[in-house]
Formats: sequence, structure tokens, C-alpha cells
Amino acid sequence: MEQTDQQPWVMVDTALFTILEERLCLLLARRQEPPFEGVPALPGGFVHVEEDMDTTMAARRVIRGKLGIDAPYLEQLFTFSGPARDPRGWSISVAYYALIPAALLSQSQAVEAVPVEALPGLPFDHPQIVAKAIERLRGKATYSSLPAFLLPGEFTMNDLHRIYQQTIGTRLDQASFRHKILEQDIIEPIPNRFRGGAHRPARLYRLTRRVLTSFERKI
Amino acid sequence: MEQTDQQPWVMVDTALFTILEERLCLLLARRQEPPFEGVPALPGGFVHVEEDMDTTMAARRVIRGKLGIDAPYLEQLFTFSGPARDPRGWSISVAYYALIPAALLSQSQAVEAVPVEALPGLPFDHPQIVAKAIERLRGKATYSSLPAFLLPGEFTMNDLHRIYQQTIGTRLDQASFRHKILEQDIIEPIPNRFRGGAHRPARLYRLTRRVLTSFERKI
DNA sequence: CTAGTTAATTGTTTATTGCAAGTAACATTT
DNA sequence: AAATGTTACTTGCAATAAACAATTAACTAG
Repeated sequence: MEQTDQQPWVMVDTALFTILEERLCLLLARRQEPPFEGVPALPGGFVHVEEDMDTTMAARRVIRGKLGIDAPYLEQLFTFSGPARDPRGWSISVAYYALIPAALLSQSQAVEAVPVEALPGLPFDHPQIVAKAIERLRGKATYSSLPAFLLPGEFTMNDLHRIYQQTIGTRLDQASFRHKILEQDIIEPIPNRFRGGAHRPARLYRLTRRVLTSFERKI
Repeated sequence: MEQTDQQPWVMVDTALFTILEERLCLLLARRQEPPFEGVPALPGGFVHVEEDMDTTMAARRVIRGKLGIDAPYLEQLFTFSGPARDPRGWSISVAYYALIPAALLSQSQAVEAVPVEALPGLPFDHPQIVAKAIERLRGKATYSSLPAFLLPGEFTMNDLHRIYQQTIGTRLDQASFRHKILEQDIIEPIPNRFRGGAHRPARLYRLTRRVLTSFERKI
């Protein structure tokens, strides 16, 4: 399998976000083979010819291979190409970003979570990919249900409030947030489900069917 | 140059928007070669290995080849791939969309403008590309300076108002529109420049340096 | 039964927005 | 030169939504 001048390698790279200890983190995997063997990088792999429609199938396969799970939210980000981005030669990388609830990550994983403000130097053009992924995530977070996909299936209003603030990076008024979210038909209360401590129990919510199915359609 | 199983053809396809007779139109070119020779389709072409960074260079080359001009606004849209999208075999298409002021189009062009509500059947997966391009354009139009790129360098407030309405597809209040646009530092009045008829002359505006340079950076 | 803690709501003020009417600045007509 | 028509632009007001601050609700633990 030799590379011609006219046809590049095609790969996917994935920027996987999660929230750990109240901070937005990126999941990095140490590279198993050269180039940059042993260096933490965005999980990626080659696209197979049979992976139809768009390259989402390939991204799913990569994520399943690294984490053993499916990402609740996965979206194509941008396509990078050129002769210089990979030392092996002309390549095209279709970049994806995904949101992974921390609850889905098991401990002994082949990935490590790094806060986005404290990323190590990354190989290839991965710094560009990460920058674009964060920009997109922040941009969409403000007006969409996106950050909710960083939470497990059941969550309280305050969980959601915190997650939005962490992804956007600014403080949001509590009362206004509640009101706006409930207006938008993004989440619904789960009947008779509460989470309690030594205080008033918090009502549990879930994403509405509308949000879940509208996301499915995009895949 | 034979296609291997592992490396697809890489092409760009461009969805070129313009406003003609108060309607949002798409520019289509009749295909010069098989497959689908003679059929109107999105202008496209193969990506060359030396076209670095991302595939924007290839998209520029295609647009320059068809229209003889550079698009004032050009943005990567989505990447489509798979063995079935092109009858010639496995291919990847990086789709772009661009905004072209009608004033830049000369008459005897190799393209025809078709209103987006009256598109003919398009070959390949071009209908998907167009659908996604319109969705993105509409989505961004509401909160950005994007529709202004459909106008020439100088325009009146009412020109801008009409263009926004045409791209979004709904009516916008005149007073609120003026107010909001001026708040946002998107446009600025050109000193002492007016356009008159048999009535009060309209002040001419241009995009601010801030908007123009922030777009340049994205390229 | 009181204190402590987090959840959720309620008012009050302050910007935004939507709508309607009015004023401004011309050219053209009388 | 005054009246008229036409498009540009502004103003005022009512309705809505957002930001802020404080209050009430529902529990547990001592």
C-alpha cells in the first residue's frame, strides 16, 4: 500500500470533552506507534472505505476502541489537510468533537483527562483542532442543549447550571437560567424522582425526547 | 493513477450564494465531463497535494476558475465521504459555502443563478450539501455580520435590512434592526457619502475593520 | 425543635424588543 | 416658491425578558 501523489491518507481525530472536578477536560491517549510514539495526543485512526455517508462511523469506532463506550454527543468539527500536518506525507484529517459524561468513564482507561487550561504540547496539528473544538463548544453552549450531554441521564437543575457555567466559562444568574432552560423544552422533570442530602431534595430532570431525537437525526 | 482501496479521491464542492431580484440564489455550473456531463451541479474540483493548511486554497481555486473572482466570504461547511456518493468510487468531498455580491457577477458566466426554493434535481450528494449550507447560512445570519457579505463594499441601512430578511426568510422590525446592528459595531457610516433619489438621501455604510480582519483571521 | 444546608421561588429594577406614529430630506410638480 | 410624493430615519410607548437580591421550602443532624 504505497501513497500516490494524488490520494492522501484519510484519518479521523477526536476531541473528547468531559467535566472532572468542576473543570472542562480533554481526554488524551498516549500514541501506540510512531510518529510521536508514547506522546499524549487526540485519539484517532484511519477511515475505512466501507464507512459510508459521512465519517461519523469512523469516529464512533475510534471512540469505542479507546473508551469502550458510545459518545452521547458527537459532531463533525472541521477537516484539516495538507502535506505538512503529518510527517508521513499528505493526509486529511476529519476532526470530531464529542461530549462524554464523567460517569461513563471507567477508571483503568487508556486515556487521561487534562483540564483544557493546562494542556501539554500536542503533536501534529492537534493544538489547532483543540482550539477550534473549544471555540465551537463555547459558541454552541450558550444557546443550545449541548452541555447537558456532559451529564448522566438524570441530573438536577443545579448540576445543569454548573455544567453550563463551566463550559461557557462565565457566571449565569440562577433564577434566569432555570427560567430560560424550562422555557426551551430541553429538559423535563422525572416524576417523583429527587436527590436528597441534609437539605431540601433536588428534583431530577432528563433531556426531553425532542432533544434526543433531534440529535439522532443529525447522525 | 489508479485508485487503491485505502485512499480515496479528494475533492471540494462549493455552494455559492448570491441575492438576485430580492431572492436568495445558488450558482450552478453545467458539468463539463462525465459523470453527469451537462447537468447543473455545484462547482467543484480535485484537491491538489500542495494546497496546504486546510482545503480553503482548493475552494478558492475552484471559485476563481468558475467566476473569475474571489469570494468575499468563504467558509468550510462539512466533509462528506463514502463509497457511494460518487459512481467513480470511494471519494471524500470537503464542502464549502461562499457569499457572492451580485454586483461582482459578470453576465456571460459559466454559471446560472437559481433561487433556492426552485432548485433542480442535483447529482451526487449535492442536495445534502445544499441543505446543510442553507441551514448554516440561516443559522448564522441571525446573530452575525454574515449577510453583509452579500452586498458590495458600500450599502445603505435599508439594503442591509432587506438582505438580512431575505437570507433569514422572515420580516424584521426596521427600528430594532437599525438599533441592533449599530450596537454591534459591524458597520460604520462612510463620512459624507450618501445615495439619493427623489427623496431623502440614504447614508452609505461599510463593514468595520474589525469585522473584515476577524474574517481574514479565520482563513 | 433549632440550626444548617441546599433547592426553588418571588419581587423589583433595568434593559430589549415590537409596534406605530412622527419628523427629515430630498426631487418633482404646480 | 409652495405643495406633494417618496424614502430615510427617529421617537415614544407598551410589552417582554434579564439581572439582581432577597425570601421561602424541604429536608437532616444534633
